[in-house]
Amino acid sequence: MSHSSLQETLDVLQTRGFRLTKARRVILEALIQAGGHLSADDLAAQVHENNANIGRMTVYRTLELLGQLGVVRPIYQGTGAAHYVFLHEGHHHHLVCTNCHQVIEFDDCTLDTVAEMVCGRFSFQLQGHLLELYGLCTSCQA
Amino acid sequence: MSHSSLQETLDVLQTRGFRLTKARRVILEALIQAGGHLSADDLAAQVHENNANIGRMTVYRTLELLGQLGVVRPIYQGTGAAHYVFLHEGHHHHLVCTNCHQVIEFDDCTLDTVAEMVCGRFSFQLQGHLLELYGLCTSCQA
DNA sequence: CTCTGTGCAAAGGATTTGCACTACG
DNA sequence: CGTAGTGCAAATCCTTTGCACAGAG
Repeated sequence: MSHSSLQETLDVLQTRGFRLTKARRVILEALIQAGGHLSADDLAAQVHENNANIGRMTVYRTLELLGQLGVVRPIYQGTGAAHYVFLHEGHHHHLVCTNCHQVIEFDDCTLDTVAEMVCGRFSFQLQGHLLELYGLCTSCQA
Repeated sequence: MSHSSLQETLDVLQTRGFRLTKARRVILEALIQAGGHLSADDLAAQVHENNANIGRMTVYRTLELLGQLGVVRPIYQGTGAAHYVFLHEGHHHHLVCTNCHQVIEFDDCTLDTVAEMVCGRFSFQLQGHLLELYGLCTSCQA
């Protein structure tokens, strides 16, 4: 599955006329392997371990590109650096604690029909969606 | 309605034991009046126009506090500063263009039951939710 | 009165730019 | 080969922190 996510994304890149460079492949692999939920800098560090020649800049630029392709989505963690989530099959859902910023992911999705209706109304070409529920996690309810 | 949003928020502050300062009132008014969709710095500038004595720092700190209260939610616009959205009745929904970062807001919401189920499962105390659909807007589909 | 909130300036990070170099197609 | 992509360092911009002072309760 990690495999097919990787392949799918590479296909998207190629289809849209972007080059399949070694750096992009490596960065994507690292992103998917890490569970697709980290900051640009964290990802750069991961990549750097096995590929010391790939710079932080390339990671930033690749993430921005992946954002435009709808493969990844930046979210604001309330503090510090932005985090990027990898969108399995175009969507992602999570709970965020507004106090400790812990993130819990979940899978339920009953949004497809709503999403399509709204997009039709605005002539939007839908790429995916992100649903964020927020509140207090168990430990922060004190 | 802007009025009641303001009053409701002030009540929440008081209930939770935070002080009702002039700065917080002014910042909240500006946020609501601006339509609740701007960066901390933009908001600071707005506030500064009529209240030159209220500093940027206070705006940052107030926004963080409002985030913890579930009144406001930071989102990452893909570039530059984080944007804060005011959550009318605890939720907010928008379309984001992954190319030009234009934001269109909409109101449909059929999420309440899903949201409650998921939160129950994780013993989360729900404050609200944010649904983000993304894709290409009409002008960027070329 | 007391303790939370504020303002300023400076520090600390994160992200972006400019430019020469490399390598995909 | 030509152009898109890369890497580095420096610049820029956003956000946080430390500390003295002011004002809400």
